[in-house]
Amino acid sequence: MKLLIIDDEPAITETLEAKFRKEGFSTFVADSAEEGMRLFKRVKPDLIILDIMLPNRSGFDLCRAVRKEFATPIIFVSARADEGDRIKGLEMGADDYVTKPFNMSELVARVKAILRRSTGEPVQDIIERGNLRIDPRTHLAQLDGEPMNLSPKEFALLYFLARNSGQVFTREALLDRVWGKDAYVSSRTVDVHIRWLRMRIETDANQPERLVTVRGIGYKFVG
Amino acid sequence: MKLLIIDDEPAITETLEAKFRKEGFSTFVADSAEEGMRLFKRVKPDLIILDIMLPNRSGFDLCRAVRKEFATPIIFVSARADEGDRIKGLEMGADDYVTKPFNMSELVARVKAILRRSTGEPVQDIIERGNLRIDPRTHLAQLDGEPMNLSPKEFALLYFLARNSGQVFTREALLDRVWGKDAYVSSRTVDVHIRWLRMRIETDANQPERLVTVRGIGYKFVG
DNA sequence: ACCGTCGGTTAAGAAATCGTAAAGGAAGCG
DNA sequence: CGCTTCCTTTACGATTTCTTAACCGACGGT
Repeated sequence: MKLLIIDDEPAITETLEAKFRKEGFSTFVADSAEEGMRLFKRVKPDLIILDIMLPNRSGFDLCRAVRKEFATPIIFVSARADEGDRIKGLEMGADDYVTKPFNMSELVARVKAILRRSTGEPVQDIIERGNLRIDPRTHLAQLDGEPMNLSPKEFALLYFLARNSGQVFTREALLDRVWGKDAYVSSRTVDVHIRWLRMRIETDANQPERLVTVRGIGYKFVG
Repeated sequence: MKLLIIDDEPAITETLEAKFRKEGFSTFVADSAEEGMRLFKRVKPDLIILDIMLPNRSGFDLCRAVRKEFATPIIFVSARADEGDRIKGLEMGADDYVTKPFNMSELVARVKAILRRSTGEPVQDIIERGNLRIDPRTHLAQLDGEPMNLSPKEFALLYFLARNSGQVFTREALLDRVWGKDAYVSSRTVDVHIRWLRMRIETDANQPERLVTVRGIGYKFVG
C-alpha cells in the first residue's frame, strides 16, 4: 500500500513516515503542492494525507486537481479546527478530516478503514466488458488491448455505465453520480459525451450496441 | 435488506427496529453477543449495527469473529465517546462508528450509504406474469424472452397494469397514476395505448386475454 | 329490435426527444 | 502569456411518440 504524504513541516512528515513504515506502508513525501502533484502522477498512491496549509497553492487546489480525474482517497490534515475548512474539505471530496495535533494511532486506524473500504472486494476495480477493459486505478481504458485516450469526463462516464451494466440512467441521474451532486449543467451535455464515447467504442455509431439510448429515459450500457 | 441489531438496551433496539422497518428493512434483534452470533449465522444479514458494551463478551469479540469469515458491514454504536474505543473499532474493521446519543436519521443515512457501496443494488422490481417479464431497472420488457420495443408510455402503462394485476382501473385513474397527476389529456388516449399494447402481447387482438376491457369501468391486466 | 352509449380502430397533425455539429469558454500546461 | 485540451451550451433537423378526432361496430336496456 502506497501512501503519499504532503506537508511542509519536516517534524510532521518524519513522524508520519516512521509510523506508517512501521505499519507496513510504502511512503512518499512531498513538501509542496507542486512536488506532491508530480509524485502523485508518478507513484499513483493508494491514499493521500494532505496538509491544507501549504506554500503557494493550498491543499484545496491539489485536492481538486486530483479529484478531477482520480478517486484516490484523501485525508485532510489541518492545524486549524475551523469548521468552515472542514466542510469545504469534505465537500471537495476528502474522505476524512483530521485536525492537529492528532492522535497518531487514530490516524493509522482511519487510513486503514478508508483503504479497506475503497479497495475492498465489493467494489471490483477493473472492469471488463467484452473487448473493453477499464482500470480506474491507473485511469486506463483499453479497447481490444489498444489504449483509448479518454478525457476525464469520458472516462468517468464510461466507467460508471459499464460498472452498472444493463441499468438505465436518466441524464439527471448521470449528472448526479458522474458529474457530482452539485453540478449545475444542462442535461444535454450528457448526450454530447455519449456521442464522443460512441465514436470511440461503437463499430457503427449510428447503430449503437454498447451505449444504448432508451428513448424517453436515458442511456444504458449493454454487454 | 436484512439488518441485524445487537444491543442489550430494549429502549434502543425498539427504537431502531421501528425506524428501520419503516424504511423498508427486515430487522433482527439480539441482546447479547452469543445470541447475535447465532442470529448472524442463521440470517446472514446485509449489515450489522453493533453495540460495544454487551454482557459477557464485548462487541469487539463479535466483530472480530464475524470479520474472520465475512465482509458484512458493521456499524459500531457506543455510549462512550472514548477515543480508544473508536480507534479499536475502526482498526477491527468496523465501517463506521457512532456514539450515543445519536441522530436516528443520520444513522439511517449512514446505513444506506454503506449498503449502497457494498451491494450496489437497491431492490428487486422485476415483474413476471406468464411469458411476460418487465424490468424497470434495465427498462426492458420481454415476451417469451424476446425483447419488445415499447415506447415510454407503453412501457409505463404495461408495467403499472401488470404490477397491479387483476385490479380494474378507470381511464382517469390510469391517467393519474401513469401519465401523472397534472396531465391534462383526453381519457380516450388510454384506449389508443391499450390497443398498441394489445397488438404486442395478445395472440388475438380481437379476443384480449391479458389486457381486458371492463365495460363501463376501464381496463385490467389478467395473469 | 331499436337506440344510446361505450369501446375499437385508424390516420393525421402536434409535440417531444434525440443526434449532431459547431462555437465559445474554462482550465491546464509549458 | 499563448497554446491546447476539454467541457458546455445551443441550434437545427430527423425521427419517434403522443394526442386528438372521426368513424364504426358492439353491447345492453327497454
